[in-house]
Amino acid sequence: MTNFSSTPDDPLQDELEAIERTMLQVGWATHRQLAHELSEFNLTVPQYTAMKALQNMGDNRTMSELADAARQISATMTGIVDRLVERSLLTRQRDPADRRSLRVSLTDEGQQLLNAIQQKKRIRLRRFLEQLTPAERQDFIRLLQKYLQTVYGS
Amino acid sequence: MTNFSSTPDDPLQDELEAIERTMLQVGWATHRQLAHELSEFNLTVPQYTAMKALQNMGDNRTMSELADAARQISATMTGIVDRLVERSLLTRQRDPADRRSLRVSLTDEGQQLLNAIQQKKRIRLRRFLEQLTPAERQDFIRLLQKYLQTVYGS
DNA sequence: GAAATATAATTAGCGTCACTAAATATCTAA
DNA sequence: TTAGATATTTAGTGACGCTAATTATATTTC
Repeated sequence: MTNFSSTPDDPLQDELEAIERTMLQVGWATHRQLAHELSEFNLTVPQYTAMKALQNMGDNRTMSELADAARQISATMTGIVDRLVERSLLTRQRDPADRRSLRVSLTDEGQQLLNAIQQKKRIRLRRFLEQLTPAERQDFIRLLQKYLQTVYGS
Repeated sequence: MTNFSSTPDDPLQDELEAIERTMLQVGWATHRQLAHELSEFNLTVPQYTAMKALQNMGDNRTMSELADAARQISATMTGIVDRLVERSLLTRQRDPADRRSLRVSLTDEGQQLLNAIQQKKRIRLRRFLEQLTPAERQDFIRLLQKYLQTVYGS
């Protein structure tokens, strides 16, 4: 039932369990903490994720592109963008070249909101980074990116 | 507006941005991927998180303890546990010693479901671990735990 | 170029979260 | 024993996140 130690035929067993448990906690804690911090700005996590995805990709993306980047299906993204457009954080307009598509962009107001949020989030993160050596910081970034790529292929 | 390099008075600037961006992606990707994997078992992420929290803490916890561990408020946990009890994955019964409290436990069926999910999730994670050296694996676990503790205090 | 097919996005409808405020039951202390 | 504290649930609201169906526009095929 419970595993008390590595089995001879699987030396990774303990590490697998440790990473699994820790990543679940990191993922969930990050999610909940982020939701809490964003509530001050009246933003939800999916809304923020969509805005950040747009920021990373650059403006003028179709709904499909945005949905893919934010790991959503279009139907869900419609509602998320609806609410952000309503608040003037995004714009959404027909693409003249293909009138089926809609092009989404961050407004200045949206950009400013992202900047304000970034400021706030940094304080906590800085405390963490300051505890690490420069080599550890580099390792951490590298390992996280490798994790992202290997485990989720992105 | 955008930062192109470290400013002299803030050597952590670039690393802050890299970790911030990567952790957001890791957190969100983990969340969405987990939701996807769990859908096969008809479980949601909050439901799974609650079950894992209970597994980590051990059985016979109060709703408040469970809510704290799963980073929820009681009102939300009520609904989550409702649905898990409905499916016989958890039990919830009055504490005779303090009849205000309810004690929650995993059923055998719940335990088995967690095991089945674990099996599935491991495949992907193993591929990642195999790419790392033993030292890197240890570092990664250690850094993640430090991150969790420093950034979210848990 | 008209009909059939494909693509982009939205709408409708349902279940689950996540929150706040209020209610209920039980316990503890003055 | 009554006043306050604690554990939990209920009610009500908004946002996801999904599937299936719909609308509008492009593209392909005969």
